[in-house]
Amino acid sequence: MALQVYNYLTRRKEVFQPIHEGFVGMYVCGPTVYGHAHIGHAKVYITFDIVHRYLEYLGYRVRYVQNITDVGHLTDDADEGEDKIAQQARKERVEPMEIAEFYTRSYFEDMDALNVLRPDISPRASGHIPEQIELAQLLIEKGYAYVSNGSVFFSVKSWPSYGKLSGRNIDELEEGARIAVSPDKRDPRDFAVWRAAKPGHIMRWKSPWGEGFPGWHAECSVMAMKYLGLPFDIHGGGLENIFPHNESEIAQSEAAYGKEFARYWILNNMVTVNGVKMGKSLGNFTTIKDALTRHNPMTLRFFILSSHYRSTTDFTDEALDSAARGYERLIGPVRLTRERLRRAESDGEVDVTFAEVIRQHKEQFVAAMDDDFNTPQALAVLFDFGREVNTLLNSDRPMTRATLEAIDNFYRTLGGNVLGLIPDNLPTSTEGGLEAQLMELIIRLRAEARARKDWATADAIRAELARLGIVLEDRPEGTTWRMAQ
RNA sequence: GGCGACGUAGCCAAGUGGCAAGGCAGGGGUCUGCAAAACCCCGACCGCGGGUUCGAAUCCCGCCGUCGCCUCCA
Repeated sequence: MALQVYNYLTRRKEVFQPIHEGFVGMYVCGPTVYGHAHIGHAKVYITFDIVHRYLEYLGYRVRYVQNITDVGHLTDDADEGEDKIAQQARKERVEPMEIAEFYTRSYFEDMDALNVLRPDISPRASGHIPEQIELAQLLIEKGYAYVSNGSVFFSVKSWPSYGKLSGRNIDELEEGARIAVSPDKRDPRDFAVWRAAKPGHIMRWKSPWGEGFPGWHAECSVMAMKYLGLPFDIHGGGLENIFPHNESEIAQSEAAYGKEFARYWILNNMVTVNGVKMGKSLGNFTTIKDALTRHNPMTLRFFILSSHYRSTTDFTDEALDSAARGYERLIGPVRLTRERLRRAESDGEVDVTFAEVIRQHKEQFVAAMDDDFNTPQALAVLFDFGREVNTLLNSDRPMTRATLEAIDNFYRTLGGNVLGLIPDNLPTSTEGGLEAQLMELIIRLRAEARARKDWATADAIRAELARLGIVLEDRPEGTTWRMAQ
């Protein structure tokens, strides 16, 4: 068994083989920080968080680089294109860098909430202007780019393999081109590596060709190379950027440095709303912050992971409600296990039969993840395992502490470390706090009522608590409580 | 027009040559003072039409439908 990943470069699943033994370099296209992140962003970054986490689970040392685009991303490719950050700054009447900073913080806030581990390096495009100028210079020297009116354009027809990632034929590109062609381009298919700044353009830097700013694709090329070297293992991002962004990244990098760029291209499919793509321009997006006012972060994460990353995910509140119930079911046995662990259980070895159940499910889980990060399948394994755990813990079989710990460890490792779905401390199992002490008191008083067979009082307490979102469960070994979803 | 993806039970969603996972919802049952939770049982022959094969949801051809990229978008 070995990890297989679907590589967009070859359009096939391939056995993952890192360039350097035991080490993986991964670059993922990060957000352009001019607005709050939406569910579409959640899908990409959760996807690559899973890649990141699973590679580490397999024992690789991963260096994960994800850029922050704070300059160079224009509203369109025509001459009138305004920088997205600058445009937002104008609207909010602040400095462009305040916009970038504000939304960068917002982005990390959202990712932290979704339990997405931070990348190891989050380089800013604006912090790598000299490198991007150097890229443009190299391309000019080698004859792959030309200067025109203060801008530097990559000449697509000078690079025969242009189109290899997105499966596009260069000769056919021209016909379908709808873009307003910049008069500075020699060929409409060429793209900007460096752009001359118009008089009103705020974000500008000095360059050999006059004042300007980098093209959108340039940052990824130079930052990937700077922090990961060439070639590196994995390049990730959203499928909608396969062309022209990713395609151009490869072309200019391989042309400038004369080396292969990235080995494996892993791209995730989109989030849709009523079947159509969730996107900024369509205005049909839900921000993560907004979704989190209605749903738990783990529900959102569970929802994203319950479809494969290469499939589209249709977002609706109903789907999230059903995900919330599914998530509750997923963590039910975890909660049960941890409650049992809090009580002293007998010493002794791990139950032999159940040790085998654990081993089998772990094997199935790994097989699912090895198959191109099949998280829906991995979740199914977790559900199957949960059924086994529920059956075991609800039976009269004597339970050793070691068995419970083995179960808990399974969940902590696969559900927690790998999927990031099962926190080490479930939010409702707070011990010692005032809330927990009060609940203990209420449960004790209710137990007394039940002992007297005063069902009216007992039921009233349960109903009132339910109104407050607290669920009581009377089990043979005592009453437990938790917050409803 | 070019390139590409998808179409599996009421809904969501794995499977990609050998008798169709899992979740949500629903029905029946066990347990429970009642509930909740849990456990057990119940549902699809895989868009349509052909073809290849001993055998296809899974491969090939055609059709229908939905969507994506080709222009900013994770």
